[in-house]
Amino acid sequence: MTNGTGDEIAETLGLLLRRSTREQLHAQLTEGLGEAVDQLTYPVLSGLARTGSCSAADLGREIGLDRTTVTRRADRLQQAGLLHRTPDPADARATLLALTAAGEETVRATRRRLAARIETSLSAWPEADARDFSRLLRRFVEEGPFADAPSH
Amino acid sequence: MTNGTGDEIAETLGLLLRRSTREQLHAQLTEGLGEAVDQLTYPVLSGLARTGSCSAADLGREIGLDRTTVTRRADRLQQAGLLHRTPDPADARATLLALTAAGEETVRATRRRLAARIETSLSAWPEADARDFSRLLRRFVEEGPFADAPSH
DNA sequence: GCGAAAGCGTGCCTCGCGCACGCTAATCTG
DNA sequence: CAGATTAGCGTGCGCGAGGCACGCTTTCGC
Repeated sequence: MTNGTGDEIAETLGLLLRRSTREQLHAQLTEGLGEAVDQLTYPVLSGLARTGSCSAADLGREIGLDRTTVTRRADRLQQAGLLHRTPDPADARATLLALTAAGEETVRATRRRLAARIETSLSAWPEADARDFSRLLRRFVEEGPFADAPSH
Repeated sequence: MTNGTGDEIAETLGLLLRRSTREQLHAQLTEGLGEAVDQLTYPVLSGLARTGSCSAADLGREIGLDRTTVTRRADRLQQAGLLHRTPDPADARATLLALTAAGEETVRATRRRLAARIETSLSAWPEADARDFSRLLRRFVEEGPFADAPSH
């Protein structure tokens, strides 16, 4: 293994993290999508899009938040019409959270904006490089040091 | 340009972001380095390592925090002996923040742990892939959609 | 020189978060 | 089948972090 590759990637990842968590970026990606969508509520929206209809507790486990925090954020999204609650038909205690059509469209629009932005930047790259990067990044995330099940 | 590359990278980046901001990861990387180093104070420590000795206002601009927030976090780090304040010899109003030897060692130790973790994961990769990934990731961060000066 | 501006630290207010509580419903047990 | 335990939900409450405004000192422009 080449010494220094880990250092280089660590430094670059740090830079990426700093850049991508900028408030300005989030504001651009969600501009015009309503007051309710911000850095706090979007993870709930996005997580729910990923998991599909589920309980607040499950969603909290998925995105690493306390159950009550999810409830409060979901309140805001529900009020904005992006999310709705339905009693779980299989369990009368449980309440299922699910996106409304407007909520799904919000998530789609945001992801579309991000993808377009990435695609624009990559248009200057040789196509082979873009494909390689996509493939290697995917592998890094799936199997790499941040994978769900630590390999060691 | 291949359609879908932007989508794929966007999704993978989202996954990476979720994984890498997990509290558990940060706890592992800073374990045993003292109570004062946490998710709040580390950006100050790390930012100061990058910029070198500078004022609280400058550091705030660098890492995207309010001046007063930097001051408060710096207080904790100073109390732990990781950072010290010196009056700016060139400007009697200003106070320069700088890492102590212990502070620099803390940053080094953390980065070393992250680099080692990455290197371990990459040891299973063909060396050419690892080098390609490092290079492409660097280019993506430097010139990509999150670069400092937007290209469009 | 003198007013405007910059830099710093601190008091106050606001807001988000997690814990604890009370409630309802499902599940377990004898 | 009835009582007890557990799981799920929403909400009141205390705590901690962040931003604004203020007062102070020093520097800069005219």
